[in-house]
Amino acid sequence: MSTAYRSVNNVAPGSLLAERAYDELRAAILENRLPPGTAMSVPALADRMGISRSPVREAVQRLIHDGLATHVPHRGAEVSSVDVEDLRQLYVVRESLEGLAARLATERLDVAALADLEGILGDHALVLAEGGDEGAHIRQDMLFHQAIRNLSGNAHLIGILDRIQGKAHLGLHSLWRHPHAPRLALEEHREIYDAMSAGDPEAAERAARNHVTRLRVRLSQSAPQR
Amino acid sequence: MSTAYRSVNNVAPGSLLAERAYDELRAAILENRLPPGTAMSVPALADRMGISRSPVREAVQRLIHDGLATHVPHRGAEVSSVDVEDLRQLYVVRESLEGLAARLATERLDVAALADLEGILGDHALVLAEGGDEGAHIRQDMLFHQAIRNLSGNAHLIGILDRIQGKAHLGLHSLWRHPHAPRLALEEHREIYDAMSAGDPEAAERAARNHVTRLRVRLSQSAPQR
DNA sequence: CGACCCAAGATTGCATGTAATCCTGCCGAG
DNA sequence: CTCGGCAGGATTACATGCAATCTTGGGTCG
Repeated sequence: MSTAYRSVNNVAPGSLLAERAYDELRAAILENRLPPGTAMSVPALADRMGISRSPVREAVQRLIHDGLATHVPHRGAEVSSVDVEDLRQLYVVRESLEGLAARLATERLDVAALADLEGILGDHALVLAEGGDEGAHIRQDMLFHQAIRNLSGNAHLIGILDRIQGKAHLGLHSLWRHPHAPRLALEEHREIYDAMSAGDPEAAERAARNHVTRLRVRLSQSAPQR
Repeated sequence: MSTAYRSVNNVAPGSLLAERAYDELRAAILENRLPPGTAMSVPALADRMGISRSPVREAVQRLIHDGLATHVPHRGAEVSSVDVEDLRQLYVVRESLEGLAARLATERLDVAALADLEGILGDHALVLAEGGDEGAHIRQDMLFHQAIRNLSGNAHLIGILDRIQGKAHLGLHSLWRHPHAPRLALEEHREIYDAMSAGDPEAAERAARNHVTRLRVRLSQSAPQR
């Protein structure tokens, strides 16, 4: 298969096979289509995706960097398994940063932003009422936190929280089994929102921290006792 | 230059040209041998280092990920320029995380760890007394913070702070010009140490946060008014 | 029956080729 | 003198080749 098969000009500037491969794999992992432990051979993936190993290699390296994949020497990469202790530590960091994000966001909040948050909470309530599946709940949870950190106006914070949430996500699929988790999450999100809409940065920070703390506690409860 | 020049077996298992290239470039950037703005052409670097473009490309990508380099489309990568506002935001995040690290470290401190910290402070004092150059001061500062976060026992926190400190470092060379900075840093490190050795996690967290806050303030003062 | 060893297979890190794309300096037109 | 455009040069992202290394599934010897 020579490189010539790529015809004259069909490559959009933003094509970027590596990026596409990364997005595809990341989505597959986060949606649990590739459960933890799944082997990800670069040659095999390249073959399956019809591209060469270079972009796939790059994508896998990024996944490894994100903590979503693990490099096993001479056996290819595999989707990271979620270690309860690891996840707990992740939540400790997340607690600080979500609190920070909520505070910063509150300090620079405007009407439009508040409306957006309200919309997200509304959707979340809908999903909850309709009894959506677990994936839908987790997605709503993600959206809310994502919205807040994006309002923080701090690019570094956003980047770090993005990665943290990705990794945390991976754990939720296999660990988060608290029966009332979705309902509690929505309630706690409301608390954060209320503090934000009241324009109280300190309260928002506390609410966000408490939320993550409770997530962590529920996590430990539902997790095997190691 | 065929690949055959690489003789029978001289490649240590941890050779990893990409890693070596990364370390080399990172060190060069952090020591300001490659000042912000310096162009880093992958082909040129590969040539200069006598290796192929693949490992260099990988190294540069990692640097970009670390925020130490910036990708300029079709012009190669270049060493990141430090934007005052960017650095300020970085310090906002760092404030939370250094505080967290100090608290966690204090909670699991032992005698040996305390002794290590004391040693680092002693070295710092020596360097200060001998009037070392700026690079030496910055290095001492780094070592102290590095030691604390390594004592936190939280791998995620350590990784994040590592990257943050790298980026912050880059800024110090061109922005940190407060005349008493080295002396103040040592004093504030002592405050953190004292709180830690007193076994007071809350105080340690406060001290660490205050330290970073003051760093940030000094930064804004010494920085051009945008 | 268990330890050992070997051949087949797979993965890895690196080298290198290449088409497409973009930046630059330069030159002629207006 | 300024603007538009063109040739030359450089950079990218991707494809592919390849030797070294490690894993594995057997098969064999004690």
